[in-house]
Amino acid sequence: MTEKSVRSPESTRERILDAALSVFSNKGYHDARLDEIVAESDTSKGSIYFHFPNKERLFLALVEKFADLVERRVREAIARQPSPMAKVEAALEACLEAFGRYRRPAKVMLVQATGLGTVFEEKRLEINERFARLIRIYLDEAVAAGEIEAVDTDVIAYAWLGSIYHLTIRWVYTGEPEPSRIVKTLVPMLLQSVNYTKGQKGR
Amino acid sequence: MTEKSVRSPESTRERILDAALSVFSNKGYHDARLDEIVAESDTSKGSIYFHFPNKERLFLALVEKFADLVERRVREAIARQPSPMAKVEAALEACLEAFGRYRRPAKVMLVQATGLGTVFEEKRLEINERFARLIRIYLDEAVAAGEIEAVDTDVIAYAWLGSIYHLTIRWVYTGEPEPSRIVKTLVPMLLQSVNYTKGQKGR
DNA sequence: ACGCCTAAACTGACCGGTCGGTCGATCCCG
DNA sequence: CGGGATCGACCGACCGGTCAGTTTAGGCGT
Repeated sequence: MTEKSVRSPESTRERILDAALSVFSNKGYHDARLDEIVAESDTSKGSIYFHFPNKERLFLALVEKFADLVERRVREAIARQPSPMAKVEAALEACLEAFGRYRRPAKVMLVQATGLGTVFEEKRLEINERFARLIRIYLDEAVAAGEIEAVDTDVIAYAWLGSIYHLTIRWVYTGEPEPSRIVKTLVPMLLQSVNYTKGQKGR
Repeated sequence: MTEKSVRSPESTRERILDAALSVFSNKGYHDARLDEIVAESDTSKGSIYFHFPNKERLFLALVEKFADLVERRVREAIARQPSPMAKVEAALEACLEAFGRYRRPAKVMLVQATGLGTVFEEKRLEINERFARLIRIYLDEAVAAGEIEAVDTDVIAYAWLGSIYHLTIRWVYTGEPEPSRIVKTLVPMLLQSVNYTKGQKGR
């Protein structure tokens, strides 16, 4: 029955991360109990502390893992496009798509990781900076290439991220509006905000 | 010497709220110790529990107080304007202005109130809804009046709030960019995002 | 004017449950 | 049989909340 034998350390680590994701996303960092993660992962306190130095790091591992995933998706999407503004558009879509596909990790990264101590806040700022830079680079290129007018691309990039985050958070909690609807309205709106109307103008 | 006598209950309550704002904004909800609020307010544990039923409610009192303040400012700004889009613009400016003026309350409301339990999350959703509705109403009127094209005003309103929140949060932590710079770039950008260019077009 | 009484306001020592983290025992693969 | 991996009973610091008691303000009868 209990097929507990023969479990690689790798799989144990994964099971812990899975359970942690589940518990953290439901309860939030502080209300998440290690004992609950133990139960859900079918491991033990000791095992968790063998693989992670403490609760904080376990949590950060989750955040980092998801941030890396999203960044990878975005970079791939960008690489596929030829022009700066096409890259920007693809980046926005990829980002929203990733958040939409993974509700729980999104919740952990965007919500649960907020309002905890200094350590967490620094990680958040770092991740935001990573994504913002990703967008800003091509926004700047688009300006240089004359695809859009000159603007404060630093502010724009953060504003865009804020829109994406906020709508995603709302969707995570209320289930509304659906990701597809968000993309449909938000992406054109953001492009419009820098006065960019690709090829065909809106109907 | 110690002019501790003659303190109205009102002033005590205020002192507790002041101290709580200071401690919560620096430490976040969970790392904030009641004992620290006691020390900073020069009162006592019992006094806090005389004025507030528990830590949670004390915190929520702060959040509500600030949300009410911002809402009041926004409503006043709106009342001063004649046309729908002028109201929308004024609302955005008033909102940013209020956040910019009160750094600590902004931090508490936008950051520290996040990722706590269900109770807090509901309060957040409620406040967001209040602000979003405030904007959406006049956005809808603007559409009806033909000032802007038809759009998904629900998504737009939340996206705008997200931009404002996110830039404010960043400013709260890094001191950059300055509120004035945010307003200067963000407001025109948001108006542009619904293809609205008031009277004079940008240079 | 004066002491008496009550209630509101306030104090701070103390309690007790909670939960992240520890550690010695145990398992089992190579 | 060595040591990486796992287990889970146990520890004890920590902190929100309690409560018995003290102080203050003012109403009231005489």
